[in-house]
Amino acid sequence: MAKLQSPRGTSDLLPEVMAGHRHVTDTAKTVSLSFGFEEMATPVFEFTEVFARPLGETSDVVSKETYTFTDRGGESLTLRPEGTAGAVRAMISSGLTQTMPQKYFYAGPMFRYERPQKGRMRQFHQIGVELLGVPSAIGDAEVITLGHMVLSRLGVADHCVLNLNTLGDTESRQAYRQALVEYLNGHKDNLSEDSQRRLHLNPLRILDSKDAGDKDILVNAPDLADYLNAVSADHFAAVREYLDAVNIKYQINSRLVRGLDYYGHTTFEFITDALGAQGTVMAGGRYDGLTAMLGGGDIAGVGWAAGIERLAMLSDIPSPPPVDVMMIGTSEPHMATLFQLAMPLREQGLRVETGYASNLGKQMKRADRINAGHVVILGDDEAARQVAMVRSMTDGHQDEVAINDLVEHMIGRIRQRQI
RNA sequence: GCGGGUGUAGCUCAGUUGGUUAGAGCGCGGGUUUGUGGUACCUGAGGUCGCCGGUUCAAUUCCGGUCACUCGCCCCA
Repeated sequence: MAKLQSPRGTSDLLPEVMAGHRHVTDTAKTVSLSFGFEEMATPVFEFTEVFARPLGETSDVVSKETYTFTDRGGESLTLRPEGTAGAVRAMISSGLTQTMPQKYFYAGPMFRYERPQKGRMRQFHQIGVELLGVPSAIGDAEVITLGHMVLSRLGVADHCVLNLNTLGDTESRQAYRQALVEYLNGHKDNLSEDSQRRLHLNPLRILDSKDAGDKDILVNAPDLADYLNAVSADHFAAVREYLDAVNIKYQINSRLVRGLDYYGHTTFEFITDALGAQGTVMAGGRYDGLTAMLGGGDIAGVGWAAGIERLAMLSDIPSPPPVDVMMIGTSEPHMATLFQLAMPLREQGLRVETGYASNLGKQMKRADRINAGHVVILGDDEAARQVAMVRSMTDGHQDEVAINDLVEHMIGRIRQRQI
């Protein structure tokens, strides 16, 4: 059927789905705040260079996944494919590079043009944190610890494994890169087509190839750990000590490379096996060169981002608060009376639903469907005696209550039930 | 961008080895109960059988294309 539908890879966040998203962002925000990270937001689009340079022109994200367009003024703009570059740009734009450290939490939509799959959308949502201006290992550790706490509050930490690696500093990485290319060139003809291409563009990416033939070749490939200089090795050791100190388990994965060019030193991913091919639930690392790339000077950074859709699929979503009272009037004037009486109840924090029509049976049915705890009925009989009928939907008991006392009566009744 | 699977009512799915009125359960409307929900019974509405084309006397069914969804690859949260 030729239905009117949302564009491919996008989806509506109807209340039930939205509740999951809210749960994820709310708990992440709360945890972030407890670490001193405060919420911020950047525009969903930026000048194209903001992403093109730091992420790497050859990265897949930039070369084939961005939504880029020219606006009416002739500027090339890009819908953000991730949050870090924009957050760093915002810090630079606002002159905050003089005030270190900066600690940000953000949540919002991201856009990547790719084939949708389970846990992978063209418009998807991420939460993330960025810690700027802290070059030492305690920064890496804090950010990872924060991420771990978010996952554990969401009840997904037990289903995830923290993979940890270091890419070393620029010097170490270049030395390793050279050794790796040298080794792989010797096996060039046996590499997969994709990896042969990557050999020129980004050889490190070959390390996490899923091709069986590539994997065989990689068994004897040089190990990055052997090429770390003293600074890089010390940094990584310190990160691990911090994590050990707070008892966070991890697994060293020397093949964990990450797709974006701006990473150096620590990289990590929390991975689950519960989401098919999209196992990465939260990923990040250190990006000390990024701020300089955007023209903001030499400022260190570490952070992570996590997919809200993926997290929501893995966590138990608490059900919304129940409806406390539904107000049913059997005619316009009675509905008007209840309309007024509902206000002080809501001001007391009760959740009060309106019966929008006068057919009592139908309204009762709706009260049942939305799981209302009580129903207040005002009809001609009651109105004539200045009372209203208060019915408990759980046990079916109903009492007449004077209209003048109704507000106080309902508040008392529901408060009592809540204790 | 590449490969596999799927597409029948609001939802979950049967079905027609090509044939006249296409079904079920749930949900929805009305009623038994003209001021009382959750149970039960009765009853009703709702379908271009994704779209376009081909084969055929006849296509929802066969064939081709296309679109969408879905799973995987690439890549990534």
